[in-house]
Amino acid sequence: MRGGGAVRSGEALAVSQASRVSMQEVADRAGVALSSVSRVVSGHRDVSPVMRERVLRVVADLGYEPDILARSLRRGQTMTVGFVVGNIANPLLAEIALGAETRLREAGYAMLLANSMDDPALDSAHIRLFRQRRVDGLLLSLTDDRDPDLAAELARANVPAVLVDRDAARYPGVAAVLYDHASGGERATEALIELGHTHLALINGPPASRPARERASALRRVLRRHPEAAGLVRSGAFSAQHGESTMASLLAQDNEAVPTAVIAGSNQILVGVLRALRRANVIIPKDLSVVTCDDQPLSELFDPPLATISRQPHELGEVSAELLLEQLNGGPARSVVLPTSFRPTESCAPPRQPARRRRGGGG
Amino acid sequence: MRGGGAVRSGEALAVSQASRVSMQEVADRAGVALSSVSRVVSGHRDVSPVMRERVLRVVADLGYEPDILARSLRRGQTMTVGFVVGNIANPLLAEIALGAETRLREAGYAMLLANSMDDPALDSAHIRLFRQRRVDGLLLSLTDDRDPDLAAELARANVPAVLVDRDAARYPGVAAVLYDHASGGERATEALIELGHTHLALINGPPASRPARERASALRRVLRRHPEAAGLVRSGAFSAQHGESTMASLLAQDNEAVPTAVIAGSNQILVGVLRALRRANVIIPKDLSVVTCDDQPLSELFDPPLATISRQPHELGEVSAELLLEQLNGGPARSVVLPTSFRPTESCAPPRQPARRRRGGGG
DNA sequence: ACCGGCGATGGAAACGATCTCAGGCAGACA
DNA sequence: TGTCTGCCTGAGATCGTTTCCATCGCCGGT
Repeated sequence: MRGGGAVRSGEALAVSQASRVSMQEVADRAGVALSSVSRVVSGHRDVSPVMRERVLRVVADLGYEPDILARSLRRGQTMTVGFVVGNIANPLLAEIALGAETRLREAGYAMLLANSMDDPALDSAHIRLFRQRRVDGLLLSLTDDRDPDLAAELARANVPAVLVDRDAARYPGVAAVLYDHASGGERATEALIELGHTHLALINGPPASRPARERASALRRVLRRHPEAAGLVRSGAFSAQHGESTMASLLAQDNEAVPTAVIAGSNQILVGVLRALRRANVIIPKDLSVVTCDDQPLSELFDPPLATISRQPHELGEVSAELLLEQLNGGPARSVVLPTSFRPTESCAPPRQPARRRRGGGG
Repeated sequence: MRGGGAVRSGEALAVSQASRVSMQEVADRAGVALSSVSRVVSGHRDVSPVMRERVLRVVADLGYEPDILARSLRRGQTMTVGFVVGNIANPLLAEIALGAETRLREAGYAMLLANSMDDPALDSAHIRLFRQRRVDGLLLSLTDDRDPDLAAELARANVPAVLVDRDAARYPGVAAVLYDHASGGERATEALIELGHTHLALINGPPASRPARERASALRRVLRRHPEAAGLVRSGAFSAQHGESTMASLLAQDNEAVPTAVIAGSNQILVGVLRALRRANVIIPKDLSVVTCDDQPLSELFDPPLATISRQPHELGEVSAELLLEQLNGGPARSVVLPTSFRPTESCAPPRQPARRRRGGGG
């Protein structure tokens, strides 16, 4: 019975029979020592041309492939990097992951991916697991960059790490790639004030996240320079729900307190904000000016296109990988700051008058 | 000099000194055999309570952690799964990856991620690399599910694999999770025809991709039942550029040939389509009815909200992982089909008259 | 002709775990 | 009290590499 099936292609035979061929088998078949095969395969040291060819022929014949696991154990490096990410379904993080993975692969590294679902405990757990898997380095987009447990886990890992748009202050010797959220945020705030807005609102992410912190302080800094304007910051999750409920509550205030311009701290938040606006029949930019933060190619598709505090996530990923590679090659933990910019559009306009809708057609 | 720095926390001392402690050291320190430590740590067999406690105490003292690499080498399984994905920046794939990673992690597996950038050669390369890394299983969202090289690579890998929304016909013994794109596609097509549309267009992805193939045949099937209507399919990349140029060329036709309803084969394509429409001052749904395919939470934010042929990518990811786990646990390669649905909105309306714009304010 | 040096090769010890196998010791039963 | 059974424990082989070390042959120098 066994082996009775029709064999479609001849060459596949040898391969499909042997489930896995080891270096020893290659050595035996070639009549050389195991160590010589290793030297040829890993191209490490002086090997005579005749030996090289002899071994390579058998390698090809048997379809030998090195076992990276065994190699890693012996060499003490796995050529693997762990990426801990809040939620890969976040388009921004996905783009970062893409940039990083691409660069790491070029350098011969593979990337382990773990989602921590915005749970700091999972962040720590993943770092621990990655450590046990002996990753050579870590890329971390942490939920809370001030978590002390995490600092301990990270220190124990004792491998190079790069924080991705997270504050590295608590993690000595750890590199970071940071966006200069302040510059984009300040420019956006100033643009709105120049348009005449005096009631600004920032519907923000959680203070545990650096981007949220930076944007909030940028807003406050600008407002301090402009006593004629006032602004408020509403912190919460990077979620549509936070955006929606916060926007709704802002609209439900006394007329003169309703902001005339709002900055959404992420695309997720934006989604909620837009939902609330639609329900309340608020028209952009007639009734409210809107700025969003994540630069998705989608923002230009709205009508009007949305003004955006933008960044290049793909570049962020690449730079993160680059910094990690530098450390993996023995370099120091260098940090980098990438710029953000403000792209104004017709979604921002001068305020017409203190809002006076909110009992419109909606629910 | 060395060690002269202030030590912040006492307990961190022991840990940070020893870069890595092995099972042998635990055994020595506990005065027991290496194999006994192994039994305790892996909780494998009968160990006396006194032995257990003695070992665990030393484990805690030294901060011992098992080396998964060595364990994998010995056990012959790495508890690692490789996920080959076209482009993780595609929100649909990211959501799938999230679902899969979550489920796999629950089962103790880690996930290696590789982007093949819509290049079949990279698909093969990644499978080969994953094989050398001895992954226990593969999740594959292939660029071209009809690539023969790939079938060979896959056969050599000799591990369970699950195709993610890709045709498994060429890969004997490989499981697949498939969307029933036909049902959603047919329902959408029928809905448009019922509204009175007779000129339909499907701006589609590449025929190498199963979803694109399925939707095209669904459209054709429905048209065959409705001789009064005609439709055309334009294949191309899943890209905004394809969507934009194709939509523009459709609009540039003779008036009576311009479709009155268009289905975008992906969100990327939709982006291009909307760009072209805006440039040509085409109003949805007055001038053109639009349906899109990927179910992003964003579609509801357009004005009007876009009708969608929708699916649950998170569920797809979970199910893919589940099927892979079944095989990893010795089960058969089972395949599953998930439903798709059509969600109509005001972006679809009866056609007013053969299009008569196209010299509007645009470019 | 002898010896030092060098390049290529083979043998064997790691890397850090798992797991089989054999032996020791205690309890039970006759 | 002797023997058998059965649970624990320890020793050692093993997974597939890399890499150190010793060896061997060859060449040039004197």
